Amino acid sequence: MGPTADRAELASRFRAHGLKATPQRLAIYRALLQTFEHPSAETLFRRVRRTMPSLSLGTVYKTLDSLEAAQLITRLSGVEESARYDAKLEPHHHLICTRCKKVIDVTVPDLPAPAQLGAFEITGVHVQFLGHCGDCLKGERI
Amino acid sequence: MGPTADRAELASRFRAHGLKATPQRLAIYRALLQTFEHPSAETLFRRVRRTMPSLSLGTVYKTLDSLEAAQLITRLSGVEESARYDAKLEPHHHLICTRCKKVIDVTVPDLPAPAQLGAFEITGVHVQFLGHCGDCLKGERI
DNA sequence: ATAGATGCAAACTATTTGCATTCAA
DNA sequence: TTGAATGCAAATAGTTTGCATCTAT
Repeated sequence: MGPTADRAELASRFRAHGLKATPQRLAIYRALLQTFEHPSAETLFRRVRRTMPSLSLGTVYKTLDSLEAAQLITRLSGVEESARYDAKLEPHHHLICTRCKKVIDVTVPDLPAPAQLGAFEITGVHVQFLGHCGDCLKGERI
Repeated sequence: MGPTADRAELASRFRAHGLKATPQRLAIYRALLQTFEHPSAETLFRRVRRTMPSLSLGTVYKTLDSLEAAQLITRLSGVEESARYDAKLEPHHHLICTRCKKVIDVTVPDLPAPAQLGAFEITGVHVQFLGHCGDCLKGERI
C-alpha cells in the first residue's frame, strides 16, 4: 500500500477486488495515490488526460465509483446528494444512515483539538458518525 | 429560539440580521425550525408550497443562502461543491478551509462513542474541522 | 470468447443567475 | 420611495446513463 506501489502491485490489488486492471484505472488510481489534495473527479480527469488524451470524464466517474465500492478509496463525507439544512444552532453532531440518508442529531463530549494544526484556524467542528439506522437494520439484509 | 417562536419573534430575529421579514422567509425558516429531519431545499419547497402555492424553488435556495449567511441556520458539511476523493485508507480526519476548499489530513485521538445511540449501528466516523488555512489567513482579510 | 470497461453523447439533478416585478421598511 | 426580495426562465455544474465498441482475462 502506498504511493510507491508499482504497476504489477496495483494491478493485482485490482484483481483481488474483482476489478480488471485497465490502463485508465491504473492511471486514475495512481494519480489519487500520488496526491494529498483530495481531488475531485474533474481534477483527476484533467491531470490523467495529460498522459492519456483519450481518457473520458465518464470513465473517471465510473472508475471512482468502482474503486469506492471496492473500498480502495474513500469519498469525503459523500453522503448527501443534495445540501441538507439544520436550524438547530447548539453544537451537536450527526448520525448519518448511509443507506436511507436519514440524519439524526447527537451530542458528543468536547473534542480534543488536533495536534498538527500549523497555521490553520479552526472555526467549527462537524462530526459525522456513519452507519445504519434502526429502520434500515430492521429491513432487508445489509 | 426554538420551534415555538411566534411570527413577531421570528420577524425581529430576521431584522436583527438585516434581513427583511417576508412571508416566504418566515415560512421557510419556520418549516426548518419545526422539523428534525435536516431537509433539503427541494423538501422544504414542497412542504412550504402547500400553504404558499406561489412559492418558487429559487426563492427557497436564495432564502437558505441568506439564512446561512446570517448564521440562523447551518448547512450540513456543505463545504465541497463536488465530491472529493482520498486514497488514504488509514483512519484520519480533515481540516477543511471554508474559503479555498483545501482539505488537509489530520489525526485525532480516538473519539468517544455518542451516548444516545439507540438502534443505530456505527460503521465509521468522519471529523471535519472547518476553518481557514494558513494561505487564506495570510491573504485578504477574513 | 466474453464479461466487463471505455468513450461519447444525451439526460438528469441540484443549484445559480439574470431580470422584470413586487413589497417591506 | 427604494433597496431588497420574489418568481420565472434560462444557464450552469456535477454526475449518471445508454449504448456501441473495445479489451483484459
